[in-house]
Amino acid sequence: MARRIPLPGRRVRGSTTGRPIMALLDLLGQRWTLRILWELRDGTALNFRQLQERCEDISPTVQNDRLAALREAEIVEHSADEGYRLTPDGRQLARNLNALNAWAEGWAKRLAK
Amino acid sequence: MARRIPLPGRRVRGSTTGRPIMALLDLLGQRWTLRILWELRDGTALNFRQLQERCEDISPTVQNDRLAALREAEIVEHSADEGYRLTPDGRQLARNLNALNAWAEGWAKRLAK
DNA sequence: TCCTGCGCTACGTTTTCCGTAGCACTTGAC
DNA sequence: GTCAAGTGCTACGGAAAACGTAGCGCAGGA
Repeated sequence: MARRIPLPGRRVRGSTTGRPIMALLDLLGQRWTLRILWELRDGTALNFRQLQERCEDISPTVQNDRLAALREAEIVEHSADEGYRLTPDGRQLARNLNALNAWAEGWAKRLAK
Repeated sequence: MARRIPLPGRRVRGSTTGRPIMALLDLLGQRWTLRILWELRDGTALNFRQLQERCEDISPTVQNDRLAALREAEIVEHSADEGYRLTPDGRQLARNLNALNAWAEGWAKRLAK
């Protein structure tokens, strides 16, 4: 099943201190987590299968694990009628992804040369 | 051995389009990549073993894989006498980690309640 | 009752990651 | 020379994470 969810204050992979940033890096460093945040970044709600489509070939097992972790971390919330969406906290976090996107565009240009 | 390195323009996990952000999310979503960037974020150089210590319990196999990918992506560079450090591009990217750190502090406080 | 769509789970296989040991090389002291 | 210490890095067997496919259980509507 899902592994131990990295949350601040807990012992996480690579750090015994429980420092929040370590928990966050551990959480984001799991495959698909960043991608899920990316797909939800603008605050719109997607149901399980819509999200699955957006992520092209994520397996439902992993998707469910990640969603459980993100809900536990209060980054994503779920409502029966609307689906999954970012919490206000989550939206704040996801703003950083736009910065990453901008960076990635420049990165691609530089590497292409 | 090391898997296919995610770079812009390539087909990466979860995206056939080669969009730069997808390559970046794939790269950063590998375990330890974010942590390595975190440890190098201020621009100082660390040699292989120093970096290994900072990352507490990373295995050298994975560390080497990640460093190879980051060098390929021109995010990290290596000099024989100084060790591993961020490129100017890499430093730009790593700025986002400081934002993440700030977010994580607030996150921890909110979750603690 | 049957169909559709929902969130999600089962389970066998593949990929990734890990832990430990230690190699090959260079530098510097003796 | 040769020894020790430090460098980057690799080998390899085992453990954990991720995958792919199928489909369950439930709810709502026709």
